[in-house]
Amino acid sequence: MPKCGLKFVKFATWNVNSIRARISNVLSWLRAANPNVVMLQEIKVVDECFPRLKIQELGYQCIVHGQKGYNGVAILSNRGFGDVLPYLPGGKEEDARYLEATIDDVRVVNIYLPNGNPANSEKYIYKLSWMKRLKMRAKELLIDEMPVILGGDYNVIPTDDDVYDHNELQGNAVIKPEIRAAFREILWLGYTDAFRAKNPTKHRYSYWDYSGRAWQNNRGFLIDHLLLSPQAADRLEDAGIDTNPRGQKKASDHTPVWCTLADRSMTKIMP
DNA sequence: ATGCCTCGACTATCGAGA
Repeated sequence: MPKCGLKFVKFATWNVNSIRARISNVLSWLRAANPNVVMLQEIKVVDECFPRLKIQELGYQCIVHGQKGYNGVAILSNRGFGDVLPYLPGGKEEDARYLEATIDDVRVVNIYLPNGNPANSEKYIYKLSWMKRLKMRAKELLIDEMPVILGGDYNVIPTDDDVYDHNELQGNAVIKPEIRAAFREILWLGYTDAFRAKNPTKHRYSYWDYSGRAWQNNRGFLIDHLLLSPQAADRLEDAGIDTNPRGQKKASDHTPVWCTLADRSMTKIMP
């Protein structure tokens, strides 16, 4: 691995909506975008059936926390892994929605936050309690002042500027004030939304429904986020949304959100 | 109003997604 001479490390999050249905899309995007670390959600497959070999051929190692049929998360890295934690602490694990590992000196947290619809159901209660647990973990991760990147499909539209028409989604669990407040509670711990820090333009989306020609009409939401701890935010170089995969054949309904952080070697330079 | 598509589990429909 060429660790010397690499100025920036590129991180991305992508809900692929089945890794088996999406493998060719994922491989071509890895070749085109050349990320170093990728957080995948909704792989919808057990660990044993994750297509590791095809991904390894492109130089990535994989860690997988899968589940049959639904959910499931994985992290790809061309810089190795350490200290893998496959469960969100602080409660009973009901689905495969969480995977944490150290890559270089960065703690990478991959989440697939419960959708929570319909609101005022058990699923909604589950979403709220999951967010409370995530906040506790996010706070805990700040203690040792290591760079942390908390990425994934949050199923939260942070503001009315992050959706094509907030009125159409009134009452939806991705937009409810209580859910937005729970998301902000994590931000207020000291996390920075990487995309928002670098892109003031409103109405930029990471998800477009399959139905109703939502992609063609740009009726989308921004629900995939990369949150950076202060030590990670110090190293933020750029961030964006790569909309190309959403326009491909057999696309996922989500598209990758990415950011680049200064490599560890750059921060070692003393004045 | 939720399902205008898509997926996986199954083999004919159906739950889930957001």
